[in-house]
Amino acid sequence: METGPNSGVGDEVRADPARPGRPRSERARQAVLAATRDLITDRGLPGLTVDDIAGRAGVSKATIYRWWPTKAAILMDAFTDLVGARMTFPAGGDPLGRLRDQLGRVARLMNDPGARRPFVALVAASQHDPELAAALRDRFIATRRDAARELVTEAIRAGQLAPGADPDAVLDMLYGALYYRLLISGDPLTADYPDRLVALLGAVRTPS
Amino acid sequence: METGPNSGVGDEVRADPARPGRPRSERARQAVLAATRDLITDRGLPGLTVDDIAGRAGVSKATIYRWWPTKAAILMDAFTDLVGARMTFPAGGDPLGRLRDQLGRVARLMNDPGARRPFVALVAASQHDPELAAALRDRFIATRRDAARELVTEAIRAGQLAPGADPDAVLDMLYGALYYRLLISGDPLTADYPDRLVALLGAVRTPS
Amino acid sequence: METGPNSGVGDEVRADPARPGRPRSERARQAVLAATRDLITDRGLPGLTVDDIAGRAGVSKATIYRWWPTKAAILMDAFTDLVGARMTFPAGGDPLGRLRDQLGRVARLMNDPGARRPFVALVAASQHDPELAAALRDRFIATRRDAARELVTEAIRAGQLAPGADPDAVLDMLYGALYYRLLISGDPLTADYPDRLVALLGAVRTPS
Amino acid sequence: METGPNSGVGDEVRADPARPGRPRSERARQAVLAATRDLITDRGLPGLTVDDIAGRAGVSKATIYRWWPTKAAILMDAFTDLVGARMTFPAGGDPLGRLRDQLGRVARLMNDPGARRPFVALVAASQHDPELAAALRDRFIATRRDAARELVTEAIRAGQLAPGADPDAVLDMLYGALYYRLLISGDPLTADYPDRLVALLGAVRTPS
DNA sequence: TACTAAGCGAGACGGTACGTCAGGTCTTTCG
DNA sequence: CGAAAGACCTGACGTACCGTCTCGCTTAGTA
Repeated sequence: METGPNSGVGDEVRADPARPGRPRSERARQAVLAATRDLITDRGLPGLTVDDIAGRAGVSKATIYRWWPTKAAILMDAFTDLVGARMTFPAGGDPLGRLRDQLGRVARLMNDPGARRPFVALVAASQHDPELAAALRDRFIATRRDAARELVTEAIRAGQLAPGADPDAVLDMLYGALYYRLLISGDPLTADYPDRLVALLGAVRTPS
Repeated sequence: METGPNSGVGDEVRADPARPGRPRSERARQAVLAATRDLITDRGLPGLTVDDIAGRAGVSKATIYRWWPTKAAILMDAFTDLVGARMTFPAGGDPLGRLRDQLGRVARLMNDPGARRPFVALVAASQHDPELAAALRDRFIATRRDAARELVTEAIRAGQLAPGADPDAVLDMLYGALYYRLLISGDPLTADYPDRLVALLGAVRTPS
Repeated sequence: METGPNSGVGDEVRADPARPGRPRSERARQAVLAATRDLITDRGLPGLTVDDIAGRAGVSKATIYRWWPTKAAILMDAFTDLVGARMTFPAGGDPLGRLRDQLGRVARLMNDPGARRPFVALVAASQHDPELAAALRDRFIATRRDAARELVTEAIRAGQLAPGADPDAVLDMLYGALYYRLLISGDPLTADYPDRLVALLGAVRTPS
Repeated sequence: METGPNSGVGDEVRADPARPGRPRSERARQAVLAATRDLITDRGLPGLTVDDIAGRAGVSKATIYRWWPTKAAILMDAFTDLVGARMTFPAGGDPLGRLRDQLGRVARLMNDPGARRPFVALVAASQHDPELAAALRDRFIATRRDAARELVTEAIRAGQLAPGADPDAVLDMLYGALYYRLLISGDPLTADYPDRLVALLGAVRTPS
């Protein structure tokens, strides 16, 4: 998904070499992202209009369309900006414990309305927008998933999980359960829910 | 969700008592649902227009709006009509085997484009449409889920699953894994995938 | 210029055979034309916006664009509606007198702000819009011009104008003088101005 | 109309004493006027964009707006630059002959696309731009018109025109005929057309 | 040799109007 | 009285130009 030159987190495309012309307004960029976060509701992407974003941000529609190709791209950036920092991976402890911590972070994210609303909107929109789906995977899911797979492998090696377990299937089940509650059942993601999931899996033993 | 008088599967609301006036055209109803199934694509609900449905069905928009309140309701009916029959619950065998069979049916449904496209569109749309979300749960998910919970309980009783397991968490993980692949990762739902999931869980034993 | 089905004066395209569907709203049509006449100013066509017309007429833009392809077409219809009636050709009298009367009518039209403003706007716009130019000629100028040419020919036959005079050049000069004051010099078109023009030409005699 | 400091023909505002700062770029000025002449088409002023002028001239929009307040002012300068020289008034001969020569020059101007296009665009734009209208009269029409009025007066004195003729009405008719063909009828301005106009008027005699 | 002043190209900015599109509602006529 | 046809209002869309604004660079006169 093309989300604009400066859309990423740490990639300042034209920080350096003093290109000619008026530089991009960081103020405008931030105002657009903030307005988007303010305006996203449970109505999702369709309930968000570019005109409203422009109006609240004090920015012209032309400026928005200059830097973001679609509403979804704006929301993607707004979400990434918001979430990026707080989703660093947990450090110490045994593999399964760290995996549980990571699940807990994701669950807390899904519980915070400020994050849940844009996230759900993005997941919903990505169902009919392949570019957005790819961007969501690349910029939010993939890295965490890769790290988590590493933890599962370690856990297997450490005997915390059954030796023959398929790490991807394990992760599908753990994260899938969270997404299932978020998107399908609407059941609450209580604080102990990640623990219960991991406990269920951690108990796996190949029958002797 | 209000999906119109005749929205259900077998409920002909005014079959009988010869009310005055021209009766509702069953032909029109079928044409609308067929057109909807034909026109739904990976572009989802936003890629489906009522005008197009009306045009392809040879039906006027007014007729559509007389019987369905929204596009989503039409698609809901179209999907229910399509799926209802083939999702009867499997009968014989041990509890875990029957659960695996049921997972397999859901996975096959998710693999068939004719069913996957409307289903994904409905799930996506239900993220910002509480009525649709409720309708989807009531008419597609809940009954199957209840039956599945019964199977899990039986499996625990039968010693196929750990005694302390939380049936809801178990189901969240199993179905969640399917939904995760369908909606998030896009990884294929191979024929053996349900087996692998159940195997992973079936191996659960409380550590002695 | 395509100015919409019912754009002409007396051509009711679909008055007759009871076509299916909701009939075109005559109320909307009149409201658009009236709003256009109200909103046209000395700022010309660029000073007139379709949004404003829609707003004042209580009509949607979509409806406007359904029936008129451009702003100019709307104004053309508004002008034709307004002017059509009052520009019937004068009847009795000698040829030169009737020509003078006709010039007088045109001059009065050019003096009436309600007519002058749309007319000047149309002439200006027609300079960079060939379709509009053709429509203006066909629907406002041509018929009158043909009748006037007939009068000049009669006047020549009657000895009121020089035998060798080129009728087209004569008309170019008479009408051209009016347009010159309207468009170029801005000098007033006084009531006696047409008389003075005709007098000047009526005095033409080939030198004996 | 305010057409910028150096917009006129002979008024070099800052010819004088070496003001501080970088002097205005004559290259830029010429490039803008040339680009404007190149880009003006039968689409008129609305078909000409400042961005395009800037692009083709290799000049920034800011520079353009520093020296010209509007598109029309640019075109006005471009036209004046182009036409100024070749429209000097004819010298020798009898008054009516010189008037005919002058009409011929104007007609040739109106036939040359390079001049006609900007001229028509200016006349059209001046219909809803009073400043432009005034500038057009002052800088292109007035002087010629004054000289022509002098010729008509001479012609009357010399017996080439009727003694009682109103010079202004005569000029309105002669020039009006040219403008009528240019702006309204679109009929060609043939080489002999001015002759025919003058002949028609030159034949005027008060009936004995 | 600096320093100051203004013009310059590049290009982003806020704003306004454009013409289009889909959603729902309505008003006809026909069956 | 249901249904097809199709016109209607609403509101958001994405685009195009406008005229303004920052940049950093260039080109002169002045110190």
